[in-house]
Amino acid sequence: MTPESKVGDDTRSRILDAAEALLRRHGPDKLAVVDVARALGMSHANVYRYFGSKTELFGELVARWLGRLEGPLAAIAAEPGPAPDRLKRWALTLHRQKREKVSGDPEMFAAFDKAAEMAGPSVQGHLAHLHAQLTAILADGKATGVWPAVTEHSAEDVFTAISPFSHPALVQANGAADRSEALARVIDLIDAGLRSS
Amino acid sequence: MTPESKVGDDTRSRILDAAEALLRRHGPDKLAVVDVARALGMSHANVYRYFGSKTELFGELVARWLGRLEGPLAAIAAEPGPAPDRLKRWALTLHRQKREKVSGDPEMFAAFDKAAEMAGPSVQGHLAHLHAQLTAILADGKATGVWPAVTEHSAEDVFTAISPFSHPALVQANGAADRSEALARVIDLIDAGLRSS
DNA sequence: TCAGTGACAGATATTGAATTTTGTAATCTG
DNA sequence: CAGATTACAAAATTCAATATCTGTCACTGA
Repeated sequence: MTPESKVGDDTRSRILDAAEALLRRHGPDKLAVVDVARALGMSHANVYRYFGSKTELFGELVARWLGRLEGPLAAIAAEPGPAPDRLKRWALTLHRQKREKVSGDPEMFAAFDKAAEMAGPSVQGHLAHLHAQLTAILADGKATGVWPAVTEHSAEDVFTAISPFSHPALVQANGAADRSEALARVIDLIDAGLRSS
Repeated sequence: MTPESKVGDDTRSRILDAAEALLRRHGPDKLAVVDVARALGMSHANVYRYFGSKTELFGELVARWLGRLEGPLAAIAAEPGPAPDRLKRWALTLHRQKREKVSGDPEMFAAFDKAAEMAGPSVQGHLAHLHAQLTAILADGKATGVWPAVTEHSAEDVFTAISPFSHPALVQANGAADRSEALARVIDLIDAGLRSS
């Protein structure tokens, strides 16, 4: 695999970059593939050589953006140290990430929200990543014996219980308020529950 | 207080009844106070003698509907018996109520959802009621000694953790699917957490 | 004085025609 | 033949004219 494994990759990312610039400038509702093409001095038909549809282009944009958010979370999940600590830091970081993006990157967040509504594959991938990270933390806690109550459903259950702190609809509804303390308490409750044999 | 403590009460409820009928027929977006007035053969200006604004009328409609949902929950909260049992039944009933209404009473649910978005006082009242019921169950569990970990924040925390199963945005997103089993597991987790001294 | 009305201004929603955008196909070019 | 284009039909979006709705006020009749 050379850095340029595919030739068209270059054009592909140029298109994504241009689309992201326009998205940031005008918001998700005004993003037209004709405009993306115009910004690059190419015909819009050519964009369709690289992306099957506007939805696909849009989805990849969101996926790229979400990928950037996932880095810090993956790092925490992979760290050594006691699982309960990591769970709390992981959850708090997730909450903070989402909260920051609502106010700090509103166009992208709106795009993410829109993609989430139509349950696009980019968002599903994001959720799958988060789920996997959570599963790893919980499995570790089980293995070390701190959390005997961990089962195959625990990741799903924990994710559900903390979703009010990261789900776009609810994060936005709370005006991106900092609910870290409430989240910390919920995590403590869950932690205690998982410890019970 | 006689049954007819206020004279205008009669007209008030006639207006609410007519509004509810129209709401069920045409959905929340098509509900116009001119139409409500027309249905009753009165001028719309008269409706404004009984309700300060369309929002207020709308809010009372939602409040009335939500009140009907709260009965069964209040009953469970007030029952005798072990608090953990009641918590689970209460949470499952809440989930079932919301789920049923999504499919069985879609116009009203949409109205509720709309009111919830603008955080109207009717919805706040609903949440306050639920919160009070939950507080009562938790306090009972604390008093009897099953749940030593209950604190002043517990009601808020538990409500947050199970909100994914009753919040309109999330209930609808899940296509009103029955998530009772997941909810039961989350409740078990919380129960275990509250038991830890 | 109380339940109700008609008439009104400003905000909002509806509608349909014009425009733009999406997505496809046939074609061009190095 | 890979990368790009023009041309085009169908779908979606704008936009402005039009109509409807909200909320207020002065008023009526019992």
